[in-house]
Amino acid sequence: MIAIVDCNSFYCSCERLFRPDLEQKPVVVLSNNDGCIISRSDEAKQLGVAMAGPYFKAKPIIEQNDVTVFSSNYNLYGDLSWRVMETLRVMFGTEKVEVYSVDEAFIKLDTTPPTEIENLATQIKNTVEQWTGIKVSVGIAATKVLAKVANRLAKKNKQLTNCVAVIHTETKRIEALKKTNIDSVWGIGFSYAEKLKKHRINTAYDLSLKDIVWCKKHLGGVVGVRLVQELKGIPCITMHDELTDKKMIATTRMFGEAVTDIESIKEAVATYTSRAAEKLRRQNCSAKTIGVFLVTKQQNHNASFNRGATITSHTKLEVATSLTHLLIKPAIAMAERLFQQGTVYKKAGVMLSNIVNDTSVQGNLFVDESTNKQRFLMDVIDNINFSQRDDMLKYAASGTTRNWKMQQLFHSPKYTSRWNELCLVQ
DNA sequence: TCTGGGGTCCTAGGACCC
DNA sequence: TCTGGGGTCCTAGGACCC
Repeated sequence: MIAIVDCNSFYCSCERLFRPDLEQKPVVVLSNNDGCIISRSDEAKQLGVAMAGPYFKAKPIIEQNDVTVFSSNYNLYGDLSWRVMETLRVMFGTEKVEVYSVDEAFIKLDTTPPTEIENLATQIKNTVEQWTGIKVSVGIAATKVLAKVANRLAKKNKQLTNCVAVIHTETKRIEALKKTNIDSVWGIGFSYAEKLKKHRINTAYDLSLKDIVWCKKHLGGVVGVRLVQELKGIPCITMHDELTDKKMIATTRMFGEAVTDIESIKEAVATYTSRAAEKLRRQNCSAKTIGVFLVTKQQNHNASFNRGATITSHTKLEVATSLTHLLIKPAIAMAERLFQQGTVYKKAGVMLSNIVNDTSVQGNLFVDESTNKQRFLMDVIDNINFSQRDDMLKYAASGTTRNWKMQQLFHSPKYTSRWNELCLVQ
């Protein structure tokens, strides 16, 4: 059996942890730049605040109902996420836990006797809540996809389920699948849902009756086959190794306000490159390819949801590296190539790919090897920035004015990761 | 006026190899 | 005039996730 543990309204729960006065009150958390709503407490959901909808559209409801609004505080969420995951690792052992996202983890339960499963689910929920203060829902079933189905049903009716649901019999499986709309199935997004509805497949149960050949043809080949097998109760999606390195690392941001000058673009690109290189070094890797993209601001506003054009460029390095200055140079050159005078930009990003572990970087016959020693300098910079303050040490190319910096009007303190922002008890 | 950020996997098709 | 069979690697693009 496989369990999925999923934190309830995770970002909102994190904010509430240090603001107990907001318990039972409507709370929302906004995306970077205070653009969209990315987390809602149950109370906010009940008021009809839409998920992933733009903040400005929900503003009337928010103001009328005195909803508390937060900008996203990733230092806080990252730290609390670590505590939740660590609790699970202590309970089950590191090798049984697969962290799937900031607020979700799968747990392999191959040694638990079937009669104990239900109790175990409750025990997971209670322990995480007691140790971290974060409420979670637990779904358990024979496959990952079915565990997700169970988890969704557990969350949907919290009073009845106590945030715990187990699918352990054939009857339960069928019942659960019949209650699950096709667009709520893990792995079915907007396009597939539309397609399936045209074929009169409206619930997870309908889909589970389809045969393999059909799924291969209509749901993206092997991906669709795996999904349907899992719905039938046959495990196909394996547990992943925890320690795999990222294959792509990106840092991308909307600008606080539209940008028209090359200097700001270059500063932003240099800053994002530094961030991305930091992430790269944290997993002890180097990248051989660096890409830069700029997104223009859409000028005609007739569409209800408009994205500007994206222009991209990438550079292959002679030798894979994680040294910030070696990455900034080509990044800025690309930014200069992409930039067009007179165009209005709203977003930029840097992507590192072709990532290899530092232990297996392939040398280049024609390139001096000595640059590798500068890795030590990077470690010093990372340590200072991590322990003191972000960007205490930075490259001049990153600039000092930062007019393009994103907007965050409702940021809460970094309660758990900065000494001078600790929660004070009066 | 105002709509996020960071990832994964898979497929098809072209270039190239012996 | 006649022109095989079996591969690999890379890239772009499409789908999905939270």
